[in-house]
Formats: sequence, C-alpha cells, structure tokens
Amino acid sequence: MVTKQLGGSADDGDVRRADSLAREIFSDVANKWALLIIEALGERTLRFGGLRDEIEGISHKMLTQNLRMLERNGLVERTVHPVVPPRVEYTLTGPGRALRVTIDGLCDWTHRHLGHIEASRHRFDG
Amino acid sequence: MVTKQLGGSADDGDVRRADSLAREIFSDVANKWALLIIEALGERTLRFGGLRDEIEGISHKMLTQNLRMLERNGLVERTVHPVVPPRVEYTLTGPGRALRVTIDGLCDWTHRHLGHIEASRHRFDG
DNA sequence: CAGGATCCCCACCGATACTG
DNA sequence: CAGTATCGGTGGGGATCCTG
Repeated sequence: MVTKQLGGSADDGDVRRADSLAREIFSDVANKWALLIIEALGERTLRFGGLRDEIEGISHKMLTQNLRMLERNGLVERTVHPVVPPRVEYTLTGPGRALRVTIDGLCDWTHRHLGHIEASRHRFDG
Repeated sequence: MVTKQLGGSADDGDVRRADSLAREIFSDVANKWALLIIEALGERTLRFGGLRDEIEGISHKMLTQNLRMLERNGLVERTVHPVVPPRVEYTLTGPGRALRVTIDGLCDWTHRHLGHIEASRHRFDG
C-alpha cells in the first residue's frame, strides 16, 4: 500500500484521511505529462512557450491543465510579470525539486533497462 | 527530456529510436495502477485475487490489463500452476524490483510532503 | 480461481476560436 | 504571449456474463 500501516492508532480516522489524500496525490503525480513537466523544468525557470517547446507532443491544453494542478499542489511556482506581452515563468518549488530527484531515478531506471525491456517485449509478442 | 542529449552522435537514428522507446516505457510505467501493483507486490509472491484484495479500488479489468503489460515489459513474472482450480502467481523480476526501489522513493516523497501539499491546495482553492 | 469478451458511458484530450 | 471556453471524437475503464 501507499500508506504505511501504523498499527493500532488511537484514531483510525486520521490514518484513513491521510491514506486517501496520499492516493489522490499519487493519482495527480503518477501521470505522464506531470512527470515530464517536472523533469523538463529541472533547475531552470521556463516560460509557458518554453515548456511547450521542450516537451515534445504535449498539447496547449494538457500543459496548462497540468501546470495548474502542479501549482495547486505546491510543486510549481507561477510568477506573472505585469508586462505586455505577458510574461509568465514557472519554477519548481522545494517539494517539486525533491520530487524531481525521484523522477530522475525513474528516468535512469528506464535507460538502464531499455535493452531488457525491448527483448522481453519481443519475446512476449512472438 | 527523458533521454539525455548525447551530443553529435554518428548516427542520430539510434538515439531517436531509443528516445521514442523510452517515452513508450515511460508512458507504460508512469501510470497509477502499474505503480500500485509493483508497490503491492514488493518482495512477495501474490496470486491474482491477492493482488485484487491488496490494491483498493482496482477493477478486475485494470488488474489483468496492467499485469499483462508489466509481464510484457519483463517487470513481473507470471507462473501458472496446472491445477484445478487454477493457481497463478505473480512476482517482480530483477528489473521490476529495481523499479520498485524508485517507486518507494515516490511514496516516501508523498508522505513527507502531505502537509505541504494539503496546505497549498487549501490556499489555492480559496 | 484466473481471465477473456462484451457493452456502454464518461473523461480525457486535441482542435479551434476568443480574450487581456 | 498566456490563458479560458467550447465542442466533438476516441479510448479508458467499470459492470457483467461466460469459459477452462
């Protein structure tokens, strides 16, 4: 399970609530576009257009949608510069950067096992 | 980007192919149910029903579908015991267990930042 | 018990057009 | 340039029934 079972707590309600919250967050974060956005941001500050250029295949809509979600969860900071034309910049927050580290691990894993996976697929499909 | 840019390679084709493959794997793996299945399996061996009981809210269909996908990618091993009633067991493979480590990191991250996220959401929604 | 097959609905997502 | 709104198609995913 996502949440550790903490044994007999005085009040199970808190555990339950934290559990469902964890699941919710998990659903938000364990999504292709969200992960790619965080990975694309890295340590940089990027504008909306910059992000779109960086993430191949993402649509305008998915980008805004996921950026809002990440901002809501406090993983991305959105700063609007009151100029014309508008200039909006996105940066990872502390928690966002922490998450990025684990995503890096996921990327590393992917590359380390590319060969194994490709071979396994070939075997399976045949 | 998911794939590191390796600078001017002799043949860009290989890089491109590996890149798209990496994206494909990423899409397979960066999905809520797949991650929960891998996390549920852990070091244990579980049967189909056991997995269904373990993963709250997963449907029959999603479980089979994701198990097939994980098997195809060589992350879980499926062993069928020729008895009646059927007995099918699932275990993580080496790469699967390696992936599990990074997913553990993701779970840890989630729990460490529950508070921050909840607060941020509240701020955002208000 | 494991898991395919089918039906069906809803949510995701892309495309497009419009505002500040 | 950044962002919202709307519409329509496609596929995700649940419920159910059926087989070995």
